[in-house]
Amino acid sequence: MATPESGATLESVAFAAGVSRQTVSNVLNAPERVAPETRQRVEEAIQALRYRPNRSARSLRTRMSNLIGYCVQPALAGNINPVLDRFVHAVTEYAAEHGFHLLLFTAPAGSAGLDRYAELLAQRAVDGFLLTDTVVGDPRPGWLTEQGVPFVAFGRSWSGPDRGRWVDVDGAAGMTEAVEHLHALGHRRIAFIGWPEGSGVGDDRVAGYTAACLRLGLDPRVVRAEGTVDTGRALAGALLDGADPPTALVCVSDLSAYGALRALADRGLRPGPDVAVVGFDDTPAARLPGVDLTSLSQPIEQIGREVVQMLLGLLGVVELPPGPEHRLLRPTLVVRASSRPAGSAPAAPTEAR
Amino acid sequence: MATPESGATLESVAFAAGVSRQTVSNVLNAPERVAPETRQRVEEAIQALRYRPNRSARSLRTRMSNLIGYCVQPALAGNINPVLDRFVHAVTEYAAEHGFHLLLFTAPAGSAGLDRYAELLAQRAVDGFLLTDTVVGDPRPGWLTEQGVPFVAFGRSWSGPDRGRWVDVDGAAGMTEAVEHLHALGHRRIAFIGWPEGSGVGDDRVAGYTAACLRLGLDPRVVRAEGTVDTGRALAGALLDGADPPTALVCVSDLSAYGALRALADRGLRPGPDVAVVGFDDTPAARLPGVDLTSLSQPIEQIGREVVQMLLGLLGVVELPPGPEHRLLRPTLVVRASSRPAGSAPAAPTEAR
DNA sequence: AATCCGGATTTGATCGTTCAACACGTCGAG
DNA sequence: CTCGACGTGTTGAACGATCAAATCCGGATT
Repeated sequence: MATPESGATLESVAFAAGVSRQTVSNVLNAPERVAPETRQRVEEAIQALRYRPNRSARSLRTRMSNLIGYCVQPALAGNINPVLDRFVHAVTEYAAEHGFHLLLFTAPAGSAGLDRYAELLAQRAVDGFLLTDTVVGDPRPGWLTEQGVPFVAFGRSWSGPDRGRWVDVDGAAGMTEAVEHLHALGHRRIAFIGWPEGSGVGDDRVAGYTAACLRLGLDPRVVRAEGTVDTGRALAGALLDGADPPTALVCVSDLSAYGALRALADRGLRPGPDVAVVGFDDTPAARLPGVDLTSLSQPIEQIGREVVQMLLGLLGVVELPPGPEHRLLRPTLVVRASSRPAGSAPAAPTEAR
Repeated sequence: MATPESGATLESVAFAAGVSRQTVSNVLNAPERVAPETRQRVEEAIQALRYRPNRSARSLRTRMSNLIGYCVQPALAGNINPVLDRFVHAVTEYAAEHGFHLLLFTAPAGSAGLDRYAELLAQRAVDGFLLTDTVVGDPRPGWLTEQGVPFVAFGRSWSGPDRGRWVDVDGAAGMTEAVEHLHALGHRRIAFIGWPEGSGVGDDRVAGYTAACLRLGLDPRVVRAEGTVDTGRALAGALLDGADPPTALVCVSDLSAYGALRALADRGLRPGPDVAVVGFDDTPAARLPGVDLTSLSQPIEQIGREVVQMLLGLLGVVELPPGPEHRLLRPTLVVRASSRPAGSAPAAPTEAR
């Protein structure tokens, strides 16, 4: 059996079904306009010839490529990659349900990268963009809005006028939950290991921490440095060695938290029973035995769905969800040994891998 | 200043330059056919109008979409993700140099997923495919070859006739290097923690270990289980508690190695000085302080380049590299504390992040 | 009986590009 | 002097789909 003519066209299907081009086209795009009987005949011909509309031809005519541009960042050395990985998968899946696909490209950070976006638009290669890793002073939301280009961001626009639609994780709420969790366990001296001021994400998270402390009558105590394991280790070490050492450490990211865990180990302290540690992102390493880090997990799949829905709404493919232009989703706290008192839940139920 | 007419076409450029469509087209696709003077005039018009050829129209005519299909797997819970992340980035970058882009899609594993590939082909949405995570009995290479579809795999075809082109990491060579490294450090009882027989990747790696042992006059000793942290911990524990315990453990993956590290910690043994541990993949967690795992790092960027080059060669876009149909690249051993004797290189030079 | 209506289907034009063939002038060889 | 080759540039036709308007036809209206 030969490959069933890899080149079926509207015309060939039409001929096989004894109708005209347009009728076949209607069967696919506006079935209600075709009489049931003819429709069936056409559908059989489509099956028989394994016909699928040619995407280039359709795009040329309709001026829609059914492709969504997505910029893959120069991998930040194992930072938030796992999160983005799941995000991309979720987005790809939801987009496919509506006949859309992701088109990947790379671009330098900042306004130097805007040409790449412009290039794809000029070529009409994409219908819109999905942004991730929006940062303070990110030129993309403003520029895309000016150009009238449909886009949705995973991550709010952190500065300037709040432009375009976005979905984001409520880091502040997550950190508040972390503090409340620790407070409920009896901790009263809870410190925060953060990033330098000026990063939108970091400032949001520290704000949640501070607010929770104030509400619970605790003294907020924030130290900051670049978010590497080594700095986390140093900051935590300084806190633990200083006067009035904290009994719990809330960290702006898992990476900082790994550093904090290391600082505990350096001093013979047990994470959990002696000093509690909480991270953010729930990276794969967090669940490793021997690490067992309590962390805030982002609802990535849901974000993926919402982002796709918004973008397809802007493109007129689905009905634009009536809600607000922005969506803030709460992360969920995954409690592991690093924030459990001694003896509680000794052998955690085996987590999936 | 308004948006410079977002809709420049060949025709409008031709009018501006006082030539015909085809001449403009030639300036772009076959400049040598155009007289230098006219060429310059046309190029100026192109600049002025910010003209970029419409991709759909070009695709329709040339029957090339300039898109490469790439299937994103349902994230395997933090397994080899970081590796694939870097791979995708590298591929995207190299492909872009030739005007190609990656188109993402999802598909169920096994032959159930072949429809998704077929669908994209029927729509002429992609010119070829890039495969990753090829497994034993993978139907894709055979099917694509039968259909005459251009593709290149990252990962050899592990069973059946060896079809199509691929680039892969020489796991056996890597494991051999690991054994030699440990042997040079004085280790004589080196055990291997592997996966169950039947996985191509796992069998390849154990083969390299076994060969090296035999060549060095060591007794190969292989234990196997599913490659999770917990099983790694259990297997390593059994070895360490058994008769004639090994002084070094070579692990089929970082995940198993993390389990092995945990088993050492359970028994108060120090990784490195007491028992050496080596993993595979150099996952981000390997470099965390407190983990510091010696591991084999895959040359992902190079694989990305080679894979793209081969595929574009098959598509006739670049000259097909004259070499063999397959390329095996050696991983490099990254030595960290888990395989260093006591006191050597006390404070490792700060690794990047 | 002539008219109108509306659902079902068809026809021509078009999206923007490249391919194939052809027109034009010049130049060198026979 | 004629012919063919060559360098340069043009024109018509296609690629395969959708849009917009035209056509067809049976049945209800007047």
